[in-house]
Amino acid sequence: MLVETIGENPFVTDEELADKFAVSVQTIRLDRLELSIPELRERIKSVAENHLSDEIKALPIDEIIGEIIDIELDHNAISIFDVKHEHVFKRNGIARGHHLFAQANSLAVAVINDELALTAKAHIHFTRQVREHERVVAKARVTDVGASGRTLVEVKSFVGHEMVFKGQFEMYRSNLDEKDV
Amino acid sequence: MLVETIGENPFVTDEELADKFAVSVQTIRLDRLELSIPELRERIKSVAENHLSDEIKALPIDEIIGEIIDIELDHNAISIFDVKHEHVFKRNGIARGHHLFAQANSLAVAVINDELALTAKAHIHFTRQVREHERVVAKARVTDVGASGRTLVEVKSFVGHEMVFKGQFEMYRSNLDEKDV
DNA sequence: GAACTATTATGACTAGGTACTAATAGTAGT
DNA sequence: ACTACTATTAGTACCTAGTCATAATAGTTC
Repeated sequence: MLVETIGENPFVTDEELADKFAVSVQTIRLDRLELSIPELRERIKSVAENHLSDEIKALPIDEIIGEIIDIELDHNAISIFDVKHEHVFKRNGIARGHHLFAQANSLAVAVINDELALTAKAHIHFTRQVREHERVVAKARVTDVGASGRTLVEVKSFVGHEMVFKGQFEMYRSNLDEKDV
Repeated sequence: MLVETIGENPFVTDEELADKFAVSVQTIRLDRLELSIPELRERIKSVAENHLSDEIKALPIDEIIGEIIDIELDHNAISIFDVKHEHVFKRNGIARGHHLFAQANSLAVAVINDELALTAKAHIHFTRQVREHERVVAKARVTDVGASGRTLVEVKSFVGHEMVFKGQFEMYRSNLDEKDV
């Protein structure tokens, strides 16, 4: 009951809990100790800390969105991305497009064997909605390593066997033509 | 300096501030009083409270990357996005494409006068690199409200007078054809 | 030299605790 | 009935990060 009550409202003090359960404050404290529930201030602090990291969650700091599980430079790469609560529209639980794009785009950047690859153009297509808790597997394939400093990458993303996203990425690569980067 | 420092890190104590500015703790307290800056615990609490009310203020405005400064539903919209350290490649300070895409994409979603708009397809073009500390102004224009449940939105993003991004977005809208959403 | 401000110090008090010790009540095992 | 054990309660000392009020000191301005 303590875990549940504090879970619902982390801002409740021991005194209020003692009142609610008609026991002494000391009992609440001993029970919190036993259940490893931190004190009010620590609870509030950790809520606040999670909040501050939200802005980072909006689009992560990592260079790559999703986790790369296989890569062969200049040929192909695969990454997985688990759609969580913070990635979806709150009203309907559908993943926001830019997260799928971010996964595909960062995979396209990663697959290119270059210190510095940048996206020049992209044609993308969201073929099916993705929902919270689904796992998106993105597969990137380099289709053309042009001599002009452009490389074409095709990315297809799947949930299970269903394609949810398809994109053609035209990438700059720096070591061939510095000026274009 | 106090306002700025605490703005950057609300978790800092008076003692740490006193250390930082080489003054006494009392001076920090008097200055906080004068500036109406609440004490550490109140600051943390209000951060945590905002966090918890997140789901309540799940209005579309929150789902947008960048800040909307003008909007006329079904016609046009403008948002600004300040490129910060966490948005750029560490090696060269160039903004990662998916942030520009996210700004444009969420603006395209916002400009549509519909409870639920989703991106179906997009053709995008990164026309110039964007660097840290630059301010990107995205301008969305609805070019065609199709009867088929599709709406076309053109987004152009600028840093100063220079276009840095251009995209054509084909959007679904739910209230016309629920099945397609 | 008086007036004023900024800074610092000091003491009393607060909320919401931790950590420890101790007393009491009730239950279970033998 | 006696012992062992647990749950609950109480009380004390202490902690952090403050508030509030008062007072002393130092430096500047009129």
